[in-house]
Amino acid sequence: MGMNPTVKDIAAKLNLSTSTVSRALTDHPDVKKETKRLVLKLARELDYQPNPIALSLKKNRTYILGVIIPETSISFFSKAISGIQEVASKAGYQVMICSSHDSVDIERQNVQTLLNSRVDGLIISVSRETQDVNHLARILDKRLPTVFFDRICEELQSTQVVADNFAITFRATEHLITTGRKRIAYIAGPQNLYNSRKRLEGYKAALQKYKLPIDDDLIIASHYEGENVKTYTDYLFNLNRQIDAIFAINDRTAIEMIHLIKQRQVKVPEDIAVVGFNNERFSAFFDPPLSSIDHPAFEMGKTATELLLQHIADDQFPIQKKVIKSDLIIRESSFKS
Amino acid sequence: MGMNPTVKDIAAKLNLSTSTVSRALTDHPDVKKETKRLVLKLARELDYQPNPIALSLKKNRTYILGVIIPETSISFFSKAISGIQEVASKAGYQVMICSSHDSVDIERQNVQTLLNSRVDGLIISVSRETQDVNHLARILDKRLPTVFFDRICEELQSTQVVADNFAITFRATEHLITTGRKRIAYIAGPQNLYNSRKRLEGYKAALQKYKLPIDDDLIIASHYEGENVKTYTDYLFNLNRQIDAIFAINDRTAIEMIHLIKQRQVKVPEDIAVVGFNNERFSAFFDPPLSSIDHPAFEMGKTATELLLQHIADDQFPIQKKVIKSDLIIRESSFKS
DNA sequence: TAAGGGAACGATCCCGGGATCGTTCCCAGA
DNA sequence: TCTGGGAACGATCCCGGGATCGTTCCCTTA
Repeated sequence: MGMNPTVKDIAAKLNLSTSTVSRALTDHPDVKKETKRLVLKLARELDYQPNPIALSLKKNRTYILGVIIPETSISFFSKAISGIQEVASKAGYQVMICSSHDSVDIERQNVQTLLNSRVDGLIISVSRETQDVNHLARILDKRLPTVFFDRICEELQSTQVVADNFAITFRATEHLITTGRKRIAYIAGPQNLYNSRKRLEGYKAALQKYKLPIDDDLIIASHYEGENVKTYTDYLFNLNRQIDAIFAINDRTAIEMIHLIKQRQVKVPEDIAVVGFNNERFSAFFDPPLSSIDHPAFEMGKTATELLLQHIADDQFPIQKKVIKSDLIIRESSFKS
Repeated sequence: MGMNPTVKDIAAKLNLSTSTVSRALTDHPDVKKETKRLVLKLARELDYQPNPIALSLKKNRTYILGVIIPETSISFFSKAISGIQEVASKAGYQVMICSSHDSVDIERQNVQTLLNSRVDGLIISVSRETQDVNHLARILDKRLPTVFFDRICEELQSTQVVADNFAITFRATEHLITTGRKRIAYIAGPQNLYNSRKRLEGYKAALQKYKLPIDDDLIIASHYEGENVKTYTDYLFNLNRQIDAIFAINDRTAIEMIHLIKQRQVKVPEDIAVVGFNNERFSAFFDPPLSSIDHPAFEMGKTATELLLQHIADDQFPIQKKVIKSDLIIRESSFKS
């Protein structure tokens, strides 16, 4: 059978006590060299591996990090997961991932599940629905090391890793304005999300800097899914406001919009400039190549994990708020030289 | 502090023994109703949760499934992970994911890590480099329930979940042929992968059925990354073979190729029809909309997990080989009515 | 020669639960 | 009055390791 060998097995075969075997395996000085040799040899033969569960029970540490995100298959989060895993595995930690599917109820369950699993720390990006944060406050009450990233809760006193949402949206809007655009539609994300709020603020601030009016009709409170992209597009055209640019909350929306715009015989970027968000890999090959904001998903995952590990290693590690810089990538969809 | 309460804590506060508390919590008949009430009440107040590590140690089960895949951020695998997690969490299992980054060495480490973690079962999609399968055979030797999916090892006697690679590639090639294409280039994946082999066979079989020559010059043994897409494209054009169709191993390659083809003032689909693989969400909005094969990632993850759970529940559960049907989605990049 | 001391090992306990013993105590029946 | 039996609970052991005790020896030194 595939039973894993234990110190007891080794001890029995060598007529030793488990204590001696255990000491030999940890290279304790109280064991004769010859005995150590015998033990190590047999351990190798049996492919002995100490049972991590027994160690967890004893040390009250699992070497598992919990991760709660809205959806594993969203590209931003899957990249963040890569970053998390890279740092975690190098430090000898495993990662346990739960998706909330953007539901607070499931998020609550996830919290419970991971607390039960006795993870050593948590990395969280909250669901779109999350308003009440009691279940998250409970984690902090338990003093479980926790880092929020990307979709954070401003009201919680905890370490956070965010992108420079305001600055980058400001910059992208400024890019559109300085290349001659005046009526820039903005497809916003849900406004209960920190990210979406900051980004919208950046957009508005840029308009104000250049003394352009803020027209609420041009701001669409989208949801991330994009099922309604056609509705938004129709709405914007029916406004008859001579829109000359669109800033969309993500590349998928931007690309679907360009598709719909082209169907109306309107040209991108000549008539309407388009900027997306996330810089998906395919965006560079779109027609026209899509200008987009490179959201540093992998980097954020890495940073969040590094901070979490420091929290785990040191109780007194101070709460931090790290900002990871995004990058504006200008392609032909917004500017043709 | 955030210490988790134990039966011992409850027992102390109620002047009971841990045995009685334990029995009360598991609703054992040997406990007075009143005592049960007191215990359950206090357990609720303290937010008591049985320590899963202690249970794991005792029952020799972790309720964790291990997953080894090449890369979490590849869309196919991230969707598969969604499917795995959905089935697993419904059955009360957690999932532990390791990426091999398409390296055998890391894959070997992953196997070791997950075996050490004492997972209850494994779901594996092998790395691109995997030729020697000793590390995988070891798992089967240990009789650890294991399911391979998508990228399987034919030589291993184990349950497998695969797509109908041969059939769907045959069908897509047939689609190109029956719409008038005669010189169809094929961008293949690495031929040590089961998938890539089967797909290439499907392509060749379709050509044979319609008595078209199999021209090895038109078959490119690509790697998945796509950094060399430009090289491939240049190569195909320099062949001067009047290629009229391209079947690419994935949508990203297909889209980049279309981009490069259009730069040469060649029209898609009029001059060259293009079909991709994976049906990424953005592919429908590309210009022209990309024909692609819908690879059932989520479904495969689900099925693999269901089979794994059955293996875990029943030692004698017979080895199975399940085929999940793909779908050919015809859009304008391959056929314009 | 007896005491001291270190080398090398065994025995025990702990982590947190469940399972299986064993122990009270009370009450019914002979 | 003695016994049997069940109700209700406590004590112990186990899972697999590490840590801390305790125990042999044997050898050195006063």
